[in-house]
Amino acid sequence: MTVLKNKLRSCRKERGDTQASFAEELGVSRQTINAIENEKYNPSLELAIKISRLVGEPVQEIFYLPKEG
Amino acid sequence: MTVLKNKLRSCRKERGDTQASFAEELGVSRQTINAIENEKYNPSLELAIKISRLVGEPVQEIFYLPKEG
DNA sequence: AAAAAATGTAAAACAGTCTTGACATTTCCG
DNA sequence: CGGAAATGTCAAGACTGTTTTACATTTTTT
Repeated sequence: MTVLKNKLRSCRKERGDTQASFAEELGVSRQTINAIENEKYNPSLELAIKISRLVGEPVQEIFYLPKEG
Repeated sequence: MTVLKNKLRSCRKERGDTQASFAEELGVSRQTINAIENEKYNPSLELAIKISRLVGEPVQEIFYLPKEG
């Protein structure tokens, strides 16, 4: 397993969301958003796609393998 | 949990791969590819991104929520 | 400086992802 | 037809993702 890099925190802040409000829009817990922002683990594919849709960026631009840019 | 729809089988066949050869290129087991093609469960985000990179299509075009096209 | 809001963190429980090994069925081709 | 290759499927086990509850720390606001 590899924990992916992500730019979730900046995507969320651009929306003016807190972790709690962002989590609520996605239907997940605040702790889940916190853990993903801090790269404790990867989201499920389903959650990643919901995040992508919410912030309007392709999945691969939000989450990427450490070796890639 | 929602099992996503996907067009993995056609993506794989376009490459002329068998489930076994496709799995090997991705570093996972043949059973994993079989289960995903048959929508038994979703791949991890990491695997979805590797698949996307291998077949050259964005994640969201390979895997999508049932309600979406 | 004090109160309130936001973020970090941890444990337990449960659901989901992936592996290996094994065997059955289907498809492809001499 | 007969054999080989490809696909389907199952079970057990290891590890990953998410929830809830609870509390500590940091940041923002008054």
